[in-house]
Amino acid sequence: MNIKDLAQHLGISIGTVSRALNDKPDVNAKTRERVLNAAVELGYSANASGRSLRRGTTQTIAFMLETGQSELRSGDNFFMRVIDAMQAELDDEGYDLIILPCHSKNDPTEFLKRVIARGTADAIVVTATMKNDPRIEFLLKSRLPFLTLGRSRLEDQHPWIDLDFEGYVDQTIRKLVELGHKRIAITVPPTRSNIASLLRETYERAIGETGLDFDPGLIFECEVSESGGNQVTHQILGMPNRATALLLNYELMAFGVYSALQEAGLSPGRDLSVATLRRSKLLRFLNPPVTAFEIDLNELGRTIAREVLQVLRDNTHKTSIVWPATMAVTESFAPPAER
Amino acid sequence: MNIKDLAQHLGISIGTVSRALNDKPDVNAKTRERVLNAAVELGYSANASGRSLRRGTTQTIAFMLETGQSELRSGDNFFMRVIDAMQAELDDEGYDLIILPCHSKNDPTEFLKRVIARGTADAIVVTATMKNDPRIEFLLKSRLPFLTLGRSRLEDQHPWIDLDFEGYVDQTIRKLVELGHKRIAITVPPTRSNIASLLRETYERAIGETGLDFDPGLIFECEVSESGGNQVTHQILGMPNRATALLLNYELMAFGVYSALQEAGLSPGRDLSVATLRRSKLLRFLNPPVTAFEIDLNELGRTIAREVLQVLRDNTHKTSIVWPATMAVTESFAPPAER
DNA sequence: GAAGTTTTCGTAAACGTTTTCGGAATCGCT
DNA sequence: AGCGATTCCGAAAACGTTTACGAAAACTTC
Repeated sequence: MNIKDLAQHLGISIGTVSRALNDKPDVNAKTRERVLNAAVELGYSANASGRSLRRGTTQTIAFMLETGQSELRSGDNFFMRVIDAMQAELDDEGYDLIILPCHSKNDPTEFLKRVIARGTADAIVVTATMKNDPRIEFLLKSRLPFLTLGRSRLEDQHPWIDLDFEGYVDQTIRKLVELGHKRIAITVPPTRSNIASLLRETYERAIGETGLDFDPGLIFECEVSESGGNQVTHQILGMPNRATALLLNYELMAFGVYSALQEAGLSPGRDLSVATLRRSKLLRFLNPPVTAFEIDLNELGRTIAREVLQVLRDNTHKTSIVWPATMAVTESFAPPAER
Repeated sequence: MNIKDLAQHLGISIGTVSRALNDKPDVNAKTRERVLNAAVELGYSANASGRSLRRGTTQTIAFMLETGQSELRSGDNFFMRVIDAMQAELDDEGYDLIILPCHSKNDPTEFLKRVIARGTADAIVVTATMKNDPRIEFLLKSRLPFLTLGRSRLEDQHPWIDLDFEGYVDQTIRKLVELGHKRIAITVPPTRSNIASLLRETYERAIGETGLDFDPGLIFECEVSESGGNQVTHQILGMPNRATALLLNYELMAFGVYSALQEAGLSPGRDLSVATLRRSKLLRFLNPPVTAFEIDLNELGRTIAREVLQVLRDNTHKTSIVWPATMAVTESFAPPAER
């Protein structure tokens, strides 16, 4: 089913058919209707390759997903929800969204280079940004419009949206200090991710602002997983002057923390105050519920979509959005225990 | 960076460049090397539209994901893991994998029709099949190679891979009967999904084979979610002659079941034996651990990839694979309590 | 009814590839 | 040196679209 077939079937030229389908002005209303009807009847839809070859545009936005790492964030389907909303928004604007999964064994930068060179998409969204991210450097050199979900060393040179990690750290620490905590621990990912350095810096600053002593021994590099949370908790429990509160950066870590506390006959809140990003359904199974920050993933996805289209239309468009997260304090926060 | 630019830069014709890059025989070894080097140096990669327009093939496999429904199966990232493995395998064969998320608000069949007509991919994998699935009927009419992850009414007419729901139901029921259970309940999704009818039929058959009475009142249509599990448990606890065992069809439902039991002062295993598909990391947080079936998602993904390529090469290739799941019995299985 | 204006449509080029075909250059052999 | 076989490469067509251009047809206006 070509445009040629369609034209032949209608007894008109392919040029007219194309114009009719693309809402060009110079085509008779009658013929336009005939064409449109025939198209749906015969199930014609313009071949993507032909169209984008001629147009120089694919009407497609790519979302690069590193499937190895993505497990980290996906306890309650962080990405799925964002993607779902993105697709809805892009669809309204006549764009398609395609997800490009990059397996852990592949070099993400090479993967990206190929995508760019082949012109698979008109714009691209990359995630899991690192402080020094070769993908971003390459994207900046290429002329392809892009948006990152996460900041980087070059954040002032490219459009980005990122979660409000500062707000998370600031608010929790302030709240914990109010409750009387003096030794507050935090976990950071061991990777070179931008999140890691952001958390470190914000933590040190926030601790300083509240007048507490900054103790680097309270920063725990650990695996971003449930077992990582478990290990950190064991470390904390073994400390001589142990921390009375703990900030996590991934929801499922809380499960590990809780189980470690239970094993030791301790309980969250009373013996260790716990907070985490991101509030999700799964956290309901923790008792007591953990203090967590809610993120509107649906609106985040739609915003990403809108912003990437902005960048597409004006490649100089710089967007820097810190996506809000709202705190919900629960019984996992309590004054520190007397020792 | 065209092939024309590249050819000009090398001082040779574009035909030769193309042949060199595509490993055609009639090109001098020296020039081939020059071309290859220049290509990586200048970062050239053939434009996807141009290539597929000429070749009539996109070197791309599409995976259609209904993001509304996908929440169901994604407690521990069912799809993410499968996709990850698929991508790895397809990459080895020189194919790209793209995920096409179809938002709940879109009509999946229309979505699919457009994908097919536009020729976005050489083959497609569809999931969440229904007993009567208009997508499958359409795919059969179109000539596009496809594979379904899930069976359907037309399962003998199309290649498919599906989980071993029969094995799950058979084995658990047999085991429960061994333990002395006489009233075994099962949950089925309320949708028109193929899984629902498959579970019903297998359940009735398996109950009959073990010599128990078949009681349709023990089949519970319920939401495939944690709260669905919760509700079903409440229903069961309210029954006059209540069930002593319960088969779930989605891992997270177990959380709802456990919490409902706890509220009632009952405990899994002793008061209600519980089994579920699919064993995942999250289930570790249940105490006692729930009897669950392990599925090798990595190998499943690779198999899907291999099979879809088979279908691609020979569109008459019929594959019908029941993907195994292996039972791991835990303390959530116990003889029925005396009443 | 002629001239001018507007509407409508067909023709053909272009997008970036791959691939067929034929021709030139090189080689091997006597 | 001459001839046939082989190796290598350039020219050009084709894939399915969109769109600039110009021509035909229809409509105005006097």
